[in-house]
Amino acid sequence: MDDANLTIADRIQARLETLTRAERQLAHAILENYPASGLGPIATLAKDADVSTPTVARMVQKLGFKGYPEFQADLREELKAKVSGPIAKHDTWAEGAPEGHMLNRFTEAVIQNIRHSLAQIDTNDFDAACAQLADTSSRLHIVGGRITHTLAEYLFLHMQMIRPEVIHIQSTSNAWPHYLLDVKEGDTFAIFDVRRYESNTLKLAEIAQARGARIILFTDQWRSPIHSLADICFSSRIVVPSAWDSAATTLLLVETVIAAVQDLSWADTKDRMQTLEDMFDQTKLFRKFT
Amino acid sequence: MDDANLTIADRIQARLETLTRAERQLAHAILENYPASGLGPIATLAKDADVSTPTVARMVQKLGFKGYPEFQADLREELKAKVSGPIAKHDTWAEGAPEGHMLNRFTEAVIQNIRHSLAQIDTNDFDAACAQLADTSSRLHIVGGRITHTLAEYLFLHMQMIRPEVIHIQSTSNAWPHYLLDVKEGDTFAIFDVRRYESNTLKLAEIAQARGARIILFTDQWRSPIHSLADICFSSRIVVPSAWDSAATTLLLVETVIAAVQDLSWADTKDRMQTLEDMFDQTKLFRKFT
DNA sequence: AGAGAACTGAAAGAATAGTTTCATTATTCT
DNA sequence: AGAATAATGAAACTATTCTTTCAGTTCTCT
Repeated sequence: MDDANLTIADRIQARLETLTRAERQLAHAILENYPASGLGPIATLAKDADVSTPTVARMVQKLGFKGYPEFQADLREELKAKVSGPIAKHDTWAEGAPEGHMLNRFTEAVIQNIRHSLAQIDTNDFDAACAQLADTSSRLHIVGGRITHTLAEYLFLHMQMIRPEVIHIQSTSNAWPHYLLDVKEGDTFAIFDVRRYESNTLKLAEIAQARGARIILFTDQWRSPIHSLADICFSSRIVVPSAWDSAATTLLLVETVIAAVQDLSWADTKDRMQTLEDMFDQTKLFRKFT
Repeated sequence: MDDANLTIADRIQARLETLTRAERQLAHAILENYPASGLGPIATLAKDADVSTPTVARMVQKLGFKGYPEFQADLREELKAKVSGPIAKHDTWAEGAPEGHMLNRFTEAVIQNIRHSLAQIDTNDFDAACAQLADTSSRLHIVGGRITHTLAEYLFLHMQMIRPEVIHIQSTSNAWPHYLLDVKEGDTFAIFDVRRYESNTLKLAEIAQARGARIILFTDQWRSPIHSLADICFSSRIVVPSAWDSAATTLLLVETVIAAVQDLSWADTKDRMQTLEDMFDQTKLFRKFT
């Protein structure tokens, strides 16, 4: 073979562009659990990828094999060579990129951040925060800063789908005092404040608390001064090999909160989602696409 | 099963003494190229071990499997678990939380998403994209959709600090055609489009390309239809145990791009940063804080 | 050494896996 | 918008793989 020293995974990668929809779906399934998935029967692989068996048969032929059995034989050869070789260690994330490449250094840092941040979370706090965010008997205000308003808005967009009475306040806007007029005892504030803590956000938090609001704070490892006002405080590590900080860990946390809150309120959310879908249909915002 | 956590190799080792001559011969052949040899057809394995196929069939039954296919299925499972590696072994992320807790399930999914997405990135593409984003000789337009405009804005906020001539367009706004008026040959578009691909965003991409712009696309594993218009396409896996998709992997990618671009343009960025700091001082936006 | 038991493999039979055809559906091009 | 083209999966078909039977062989024990 001319491409004998390329792994099958490489060959699939290389041709990924030229593949059709179902074939690409299949390609992903193969790479997902490579090489194990390709070593089972054709029907199992097809089912995993949610395509038909002929699609699998056709693709392996496209890849240059006479048939599925030959494809498997090659996979086994590859596995044999790999196992007898040096122990496969996953020290790079972007395969093919040098170890010192930004992709690998950055990803490694983020994974470490996630690990440390998650290890410090008190599950009870987490559950309590989610319960509070799911509680529709009071309003939910979401506040972000100069950079973090993007995270705030991300949370806002999802909470808005899940429940009513959600308000997004940008503390950097000079209109924020207006929003505080209607704050009632028992309202919830989800506040984002990370390094370069903003004076506006702190003032806002103080006023909100004075008016009887309960605060859930998303901050960094050094914790915004707001933490002393907060009921619940989540701190994420944000340091990466960059001139700026990483929001990835905080976003992970926010997404997890969204998923948990949505689990708690599924009964109510279901109808909202349906209504939303109907409205999307009417506005033709999205392409018809499976 | 009682011996569920033992590998098949262990089980064979343990029973090695009780096996007959032909079976022991077979056992050694299996262990010789473990697990590859066991994943082929029964006849191949028999031939390798120089025994008959019934011997193989009988031994796998002796080992407690219903038949050879079941034995293979177990081998594949073992391989799957092994390949997903030591990082996956970190079975809980939030210590103290039960394994099935949302925090652990969600984080696990995101880590897998990161792993798979990163493995697929072509380093050359990545470097090329960063070079293009750092090129100040043409303008940079950043476009996001209903949810992804938060990511777009995140990129925008940072690129704005790094270089001049950066514009944020929200494709969901009805003012987006206005932005296209001034697009020139050679301009760069960074476009975000993930599942529930938006028709507006596609149209915008088409027009931009027609006007000679080069497109860098951030999309999901199924790839927005825009990918056929894009110069460079980054696809992230976004599926998590939630009713919604995860933007965490895409954000990681965006942050890495930001870090790399900033490295490329540090000479110019330095001055911009200083000016920005001075302005911050004047507006007293931030608290004085070490 | 010889009878009995256990082991082994050839071959047939049963089951499962892989391939191909063809009608349907989606997509592209005019 | 409509015709042509490509892609896809259900189902029929073919090939291979696995299992079982059974007769020959080897080993063990008296």
